[in-house]
Amino acid sequence: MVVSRARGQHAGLSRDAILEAAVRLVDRQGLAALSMRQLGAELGVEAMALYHHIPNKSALLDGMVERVVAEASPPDFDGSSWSEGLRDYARSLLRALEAHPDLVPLFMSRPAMTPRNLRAMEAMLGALCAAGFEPRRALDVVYSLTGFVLGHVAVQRQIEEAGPDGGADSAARLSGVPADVHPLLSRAARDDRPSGTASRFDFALDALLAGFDAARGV
Amino acid sequence: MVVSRARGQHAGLSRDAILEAAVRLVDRQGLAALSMRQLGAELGVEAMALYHHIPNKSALLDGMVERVVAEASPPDFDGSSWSEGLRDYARSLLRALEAHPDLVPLFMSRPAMTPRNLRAMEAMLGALCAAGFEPRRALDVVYSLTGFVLGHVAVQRQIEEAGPDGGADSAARLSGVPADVHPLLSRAARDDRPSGTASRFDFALDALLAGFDAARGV
DNA sequence: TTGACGAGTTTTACGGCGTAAACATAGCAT
DNA sequence: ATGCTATGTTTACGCCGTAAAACTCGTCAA
Repeated sequence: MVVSRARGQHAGLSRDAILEAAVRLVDRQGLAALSMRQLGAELGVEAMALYHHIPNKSALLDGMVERVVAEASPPDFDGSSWSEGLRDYARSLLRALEAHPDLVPLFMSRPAMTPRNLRAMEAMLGALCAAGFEPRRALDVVYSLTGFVLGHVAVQRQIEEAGPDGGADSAARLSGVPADVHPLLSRAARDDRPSGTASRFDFALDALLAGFDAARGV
Repeated sequence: MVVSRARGQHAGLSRDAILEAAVRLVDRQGLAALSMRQLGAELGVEAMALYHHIPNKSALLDGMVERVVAEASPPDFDGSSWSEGLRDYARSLLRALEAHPDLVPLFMSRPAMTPRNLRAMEAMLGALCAAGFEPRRALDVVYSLTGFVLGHVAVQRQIEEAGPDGGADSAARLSGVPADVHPLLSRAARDDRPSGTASRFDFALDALLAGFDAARGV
């Protein structure tokens, strides 16, 4: 028994409310804390009640991915070049992923091919083809850009794992590498401190887009 | 009782043999099939026997990641430019990851900061600094390159999910998008067929490296 | 008014999971 | 011979996803 509600009383569940609660739960407690029972508790309901709105846990995870991806604003090429449009979209996707870091592992195995996303891809392909890319190359650009953003957040998550303070034995924290055996690594890690992730992302994103520009068939 | 071995008989387990069996099991049956009990069965042993060689399942997964990453050959800059060395390393890492596609999700959350890997990073930083990058920028390049490879395999895995044949309802397969609503997408997906992943990877990798080259402080 | 029905919820149950704790045996050091 | 340690098995616990069934409503036809 969860609260005072009797056996058949409606609890106002819906697919959307469930997905929202699930994302909230993971943001707060991490991916490992997401179980049907915990999620039910978050909503004041028994676990099995969720199955009337969502077929199984895998579909739940898919829905969460879709929900977070939808937070990114679609690319907009009005009054901007293809590269500016792509850059804005990449930044927007990055922000959406960074807002829910514990969900990132899901993105590696769950494509979010929503109608909305297909429209976004179509728009990017349009701008790219208009700029001189062959359709095949344009698709390469779009896929590569997505992968680039995904990879960046994954790596960044690993670097920041266990926070800047906690876990001195954390393998990913470079601060601990001995300067005598890895001088450049330790120096670069020290210099890296102030600017952090945003600067690296923009730097590499600009490089990638510039590279694409150079490869484009005029 | 697993076989005919009596209660205290040694079974020749070792951390390394366990990791190898685990990778083999996942390659054959997928990540979901990896449980301590199944892994024990693969080795002719009860699940709890593994805990004398590995502290817990999380450490097992870490070990598997390290093992697969170690399959990539370290960067070699002898007689080649920094960009050629980085390209070779990226390709080698890509091959290692593609050899164990079901392990890819693990790489998104588990850094593999082995001594071997730190040496590889130090070598890359050396080559980059010698080429005119500031240490901080050099680290950006190394991290971004790693993320790029990771992101590429993740996206590629999603595209190929459920194979080229099975799962016509698979959301990630672009072949099914209606040509009238997404003409460019459907055309690009058709053209994409022959060349596939390798061509896209090399195309985008070259773009990224060219972009880095242009950003380098002479 | 009533009675059947379907949607939404809880209850119960099952097999599998990671792993703590206790126990057993083999081989080695003394 | 004696005990110690390393390595295995057994048992047990609480959690997991979810199938099946029981319950309780609101709705709507007769």
